[in-house]
Amino acid sequence: MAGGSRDPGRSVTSRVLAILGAFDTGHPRLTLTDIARRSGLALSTVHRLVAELEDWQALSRTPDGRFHVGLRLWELGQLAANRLQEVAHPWLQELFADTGENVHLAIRDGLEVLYVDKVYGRRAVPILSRTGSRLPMHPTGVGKALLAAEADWFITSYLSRTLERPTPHTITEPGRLARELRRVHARGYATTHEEMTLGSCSAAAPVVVDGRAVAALGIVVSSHRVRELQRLVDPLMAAAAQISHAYKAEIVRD
Amino acid sequence: MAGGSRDPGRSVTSRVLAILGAFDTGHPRLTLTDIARRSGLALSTVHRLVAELEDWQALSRTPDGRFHVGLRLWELGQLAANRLQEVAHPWLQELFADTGENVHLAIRDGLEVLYVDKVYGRRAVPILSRTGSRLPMHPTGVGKALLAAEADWFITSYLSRTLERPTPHTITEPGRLARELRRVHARGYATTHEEMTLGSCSAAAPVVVDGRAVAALGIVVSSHRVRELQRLVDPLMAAAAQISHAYKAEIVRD
DNA sequence: CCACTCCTTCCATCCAGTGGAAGCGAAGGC
DNA sequence: GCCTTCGCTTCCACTGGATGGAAGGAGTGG
Repeated sequence: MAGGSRDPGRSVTSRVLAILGAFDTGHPRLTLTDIARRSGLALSTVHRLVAELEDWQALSRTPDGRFHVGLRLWELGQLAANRLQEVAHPWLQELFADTGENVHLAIRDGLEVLYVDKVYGRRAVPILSRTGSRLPMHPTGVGKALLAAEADWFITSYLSRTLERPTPHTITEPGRLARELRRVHARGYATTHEEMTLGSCSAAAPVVVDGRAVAALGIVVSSHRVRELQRLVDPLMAAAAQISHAYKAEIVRD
Repeated sequence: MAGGSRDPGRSVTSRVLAILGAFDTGHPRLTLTDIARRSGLALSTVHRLVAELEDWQALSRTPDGRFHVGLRLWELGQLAANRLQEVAHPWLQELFADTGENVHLAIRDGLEVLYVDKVYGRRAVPILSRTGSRLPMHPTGVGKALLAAEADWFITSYLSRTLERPTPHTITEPGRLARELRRVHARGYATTHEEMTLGSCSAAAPVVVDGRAVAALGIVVSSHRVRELQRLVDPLMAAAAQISHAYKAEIVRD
């Protein structure tokens, strides 16, 4: 009577991936029961699969018994072919050296921006975005820069949803946001003023290759220094242009 | 007659991991057949599992059809709990800003060093080590710094193997290497002179927490500037000490 | 035209994976 | 001290999903 009743239509691989998928930026450390809940699998199944993943150091456990992504998975992730990041990094570094501000690189993934690289020092403003984290597009500089470069149908579809509103300054009204995006597209860069985080404002420029924005380069400063933001736009756009150039050269070589 | 004869003693999870394990720093892009060969699985099995992994973007394919680690796996890897790297990074950045040289952070994993972070600019010497890559311990600065801090039995065991010899300058003779390690331990830092790569030399200092070297901080310069290396030792050791301090504080907070 | 490599699909066989249930140990309320 | 709750671990009868050999394409080179 016991056991044996599988959930049909799910392969073992999908179960493993469901377990891994239970981890995200907001939930980096989970108990066994958490994983079972978030993955929709039976506790005993999770227990066994997790043990195998732990053997391989795909997952590890904290002293208090919770699980987190392990060293081996990190190592594997480093093999991901991100030519873009490799090519762009030196210019991020240079832009940081020239300005001393937080600099980051993001791509669009679905309806969100995914931060792929970041350069920051000890004195820069602490910001939320880590590499590997996601944020919605409309409240972030890099997001607006990327969104503004998309086709009309994409923008329309993006705006038709209910947009999150992380701060009172976030622009969520479709008409106003659409105008803002047209302006961003015309100027070639985007700015934000406390639209994602109170106390921070930013500027961002798209990295355009063959007419398509493959990434965006962003810079963040604390909001009481908004004035200085304008001064950063030129070096920012110059760096973005350099990255475009270098990346294009890299693609043909491949 | 056909099919059905499984290889017993291997779980599906282990097959998935065998596929992922086929990718490493030396083989970041593989054909389906390569993966089958390297994982020891049947081609048809690999074909199906890889398709599932690709659906999830754990793997992706290049235009020419070869596979590489995908975006989702990279993203997942970023969740790995590397407090050490987070805490240390600002000091790497600062050390780089002060010196303009390649700076990196490595930990010991088994008998190898694993590079976990790196800061470099556009003008620094190109070096092999990427984050996520491994190198043997005895020819690298960070490796010697970490090895010298290990217990005697560990060092003896390390030296008892046949040691790789990437360049003619690599020290592989056990007696000489043992003496070198004692000197490194006494001085508190290691140096190398073209022992891993011709044309590069380095200095490295361990990050010691509670008497254990949890990581090593290294700096690499081109070998025609060996003279300047000595000048870099003080800031290097100061940074390593700062990291130790910050990391210790971080651990107790947890 | 044949030989070779790599990829894809098909399918008969069967055992590894599944999840419910019960047992454990620790923490907390009363 | 007793009882409840919560999370983890182990056990096990049952079965349908996973497996790898074989055959068929597709592309390349001699």
